Amino acid sequence: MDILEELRWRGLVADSTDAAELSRRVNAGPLTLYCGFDPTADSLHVGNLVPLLALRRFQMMGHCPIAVAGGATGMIGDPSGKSQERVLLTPEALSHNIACVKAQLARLLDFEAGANPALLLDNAQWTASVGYLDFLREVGKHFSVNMMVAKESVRARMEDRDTGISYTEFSYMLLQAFDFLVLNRDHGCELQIGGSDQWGTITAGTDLIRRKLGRSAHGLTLPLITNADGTKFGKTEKGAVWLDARRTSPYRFYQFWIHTDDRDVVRYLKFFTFLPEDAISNLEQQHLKNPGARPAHRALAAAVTELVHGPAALAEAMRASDILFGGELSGVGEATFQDLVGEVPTREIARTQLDGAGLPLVEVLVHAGLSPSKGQARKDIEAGGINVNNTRQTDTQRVLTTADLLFGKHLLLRKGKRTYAVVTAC
RNA sequence: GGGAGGAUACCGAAGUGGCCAAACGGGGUUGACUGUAAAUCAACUGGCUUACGCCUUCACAGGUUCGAAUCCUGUUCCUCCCA
Repeated sequence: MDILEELRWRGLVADSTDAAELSRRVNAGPLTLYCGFDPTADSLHVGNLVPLLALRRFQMMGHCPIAVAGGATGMIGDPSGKSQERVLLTPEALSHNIACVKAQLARLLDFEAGANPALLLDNAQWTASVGYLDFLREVGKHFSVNMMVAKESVRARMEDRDTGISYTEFSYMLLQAFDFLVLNRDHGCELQIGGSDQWGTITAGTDLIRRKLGRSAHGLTLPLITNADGTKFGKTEKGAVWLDARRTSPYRFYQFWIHTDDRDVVRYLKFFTFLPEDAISNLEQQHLKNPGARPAHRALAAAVTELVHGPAALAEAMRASDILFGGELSGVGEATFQDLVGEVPTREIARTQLDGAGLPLVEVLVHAGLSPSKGQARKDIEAGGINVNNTRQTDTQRVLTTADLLFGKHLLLRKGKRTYAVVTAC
């Protein structure tokens, strides 16, 4: 099975340039391919995982991946799939973001692979020094505005008269095409991959290469990941799910995958793990036989968490999850409980506040971040959604004292079925 | 430059002097049922308060009135039509 067949059975091919020709090329020997990642934030999120893992999949089949951090394109803003003109990042924010994103890219690709090590580049390297006039003469001349306007990413914005599109974002396509040209020329890069919203800019690149260098290059897009219920993939109530542990803890990350809709879980195993076809269909069978045990969910969560955060963090996330969702909490000892501290969102509180009269539960809930305000905390209690040490609280007047501390030290708070927080007295 | 219409809570959208913290729908939170799933049903969904109630909100600033999201004046922004 070649890489294209591999991607195809996983459902990871949205579109590609001449499929027969591309397939001939991948079978002819290792090829170099690239994918760009724009530093719009100081961390990648789960959505970025799809193209990033695709690079890795190519690498595993012997091809050479290049991850490009968009130091240059990030200064412009990609209009694809955006309905609003973007606010430009400050140069400081941008360089901070690039450094962080680079570190994340570096963790998920193999730079030591003997014959086909991955490469990490920043497109500012070859773009920053090019003068405006040179760029217009060398690159701009090869683009027809008529063709650019016809591309979906631009057209959508042109049709929306409220927002429109700035000349800056309009130029994005040229910059990305220029990237592909440079990579093709200097690194023999023959293929660009990206999300399906990148189709227009990718083909702009292959066109430019044909015109400038007289060679053919390839493009392949990956599908947009959709949730079965129609919501946006990778978003929770608390916002995006990030790869950075400081933004999304490994425990939360693991839980995110555990919560996958049944209807999505097999697709996501294909999208987000390296598990082979038979392992996935085996999990699918198990899942269909006994969905309540959620074997597929567990495998998905474990695989992705390990990939992103490593085996140690995965073990901790699983241990915390087992303690909280594994059944009776009453038998949990102090040492086990200690595993939860820091995994589950944890806040500290001065022990003296619990002495004597104690502290109203509503205030503790706000402090722990489970309720946004005391009024809401009260409503949460009235709705029966608040548990302290796994006991439902029904009294909005409830006051917590040192007597409520587990092991003389911790409070285990829960809102709803699965949102936990620990408050530690010190 | 002229004319018409519009701006309401997280989003969409009612409301045209008191019964408006503001209908309804979506979203969100919680509960029941379950499997940390989905679907369904129910409650809640500006802040403070045990509650009576109080406070802040209907683009912004003033005004009329016992009383304004609703009327008047000015300002900002948007849409449409004419030039």
